[in-house]
Amino acid sequence: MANVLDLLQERGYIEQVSDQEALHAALDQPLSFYIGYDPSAVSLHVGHLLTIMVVANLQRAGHRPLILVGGGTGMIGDPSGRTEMRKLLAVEAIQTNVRAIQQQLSRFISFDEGKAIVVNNADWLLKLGYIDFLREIGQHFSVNRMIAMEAYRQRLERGLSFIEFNYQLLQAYDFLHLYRTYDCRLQLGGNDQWGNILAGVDLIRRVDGGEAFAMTTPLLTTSSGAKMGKSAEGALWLNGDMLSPYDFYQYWVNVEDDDVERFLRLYTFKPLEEVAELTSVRGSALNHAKQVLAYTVTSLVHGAEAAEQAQGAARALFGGSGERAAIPSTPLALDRLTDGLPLVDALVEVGLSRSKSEARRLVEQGGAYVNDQAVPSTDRLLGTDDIQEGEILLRAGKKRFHRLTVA
RNA sequence: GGGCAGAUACCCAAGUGGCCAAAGGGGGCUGACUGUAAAUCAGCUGGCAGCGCCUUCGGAGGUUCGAAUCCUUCUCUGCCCA
Repeated sequence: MANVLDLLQERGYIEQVSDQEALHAALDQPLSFYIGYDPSAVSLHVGHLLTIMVVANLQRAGHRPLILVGGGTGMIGDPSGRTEMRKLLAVEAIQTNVRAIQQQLSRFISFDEGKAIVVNNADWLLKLGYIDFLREIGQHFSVNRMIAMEAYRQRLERGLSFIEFNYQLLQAYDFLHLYRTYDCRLQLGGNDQWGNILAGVDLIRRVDGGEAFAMTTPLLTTSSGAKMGKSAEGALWLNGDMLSPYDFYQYWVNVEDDDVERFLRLYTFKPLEEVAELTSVRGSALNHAKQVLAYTVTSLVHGAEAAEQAQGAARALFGGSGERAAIPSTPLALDRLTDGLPLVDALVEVGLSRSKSEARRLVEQGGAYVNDQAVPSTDRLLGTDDIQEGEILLRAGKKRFHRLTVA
């Protein structure tokens, strides 16, 4: 049977690994590994998806994930890859987020029978004594070495507070703690975590003489250079209440041509032969591959039923036939239409525009449509005449849709 | 603790008494072209009861007919010295 490490490398998940051969050998036996997720939001987003896929692949290969939610470190903020200091979070907010994140991950990872464990570093970090910590851990860190690191160098120019500078020690300590209590031998993270992860590997060797490994995933950008996981509406949340499955699906359909193959490899479990097959075509024929990508990822994140609906909705809007049920919708009371509801207000209400000014601009620039009819004037009122089969279809620009369902 | 330099709209960054809702760039939005792609070109990009009004240039006061611009003070940040 093939080693997972080979599989991960083949699919493009791996940026760096600390000791290729030794890790390869270690992965022949089941081992425990960990990855940290920052609980600063209630939902994970597309940017997290890459490591989630790696975790899922590792678990499928028989290894045990320890999901560390940074209830303790979240109170500090990792300076890696940031130019500004981060906001400090309230304790209760972190608690709610931690629960929500575990819930989300359970779609990808099985938590049954201890096959994966969620740990919260607040449990051990909060009770650390400062002096003890300095004596046991602090003595192993060289400030000279730390400030030479790329991650800190950038911040040294802009300013770095002491609390942030400690982040690496805490993360290294997490690794040591998990190594001791769960025999955790591998830490996974985005490539911006490389330095922090290695610090843990080092610490384990120095303090306990143990062997541990680091593995990082590439920091993805789209082929035109934009950061992954941003859209017009902001972050691409995995939570269906924060971003509808339809919009999520649309994100993947709208991926650039040059990204389709890579994304199929990274964000689905499809065999590589099938990926190659799907992406062997050029030009508009690639749209099929994009649909497969969108359907598959949506199905992973939101379930097959939601993916089905999202696809149906997309086809209804862009292809002609299909079920439009999954197009985001807002209920509207009938009596609001009898006197005429300003279109501009409706656009804002359903979230197609952020303010009335923006809505007006949209209309003025010819980008607003009611039931696929371009709207000529900002004075346009929605009335009962606009109802078609119980709803009014609003559209902003070429591809943002919203239904008003009249009740 | 002392000295110096800063804090401008989503981000970077100009502006140093009225011509400033504030240059330029990035990002974003819309349109044209397309394949629900990219690239390219054009327009838009504080809010609202629109041809006018309101809020914005770190916070609070003040000077002035008038302040992002001057003064006082506070907060925060960077640099240098201790």
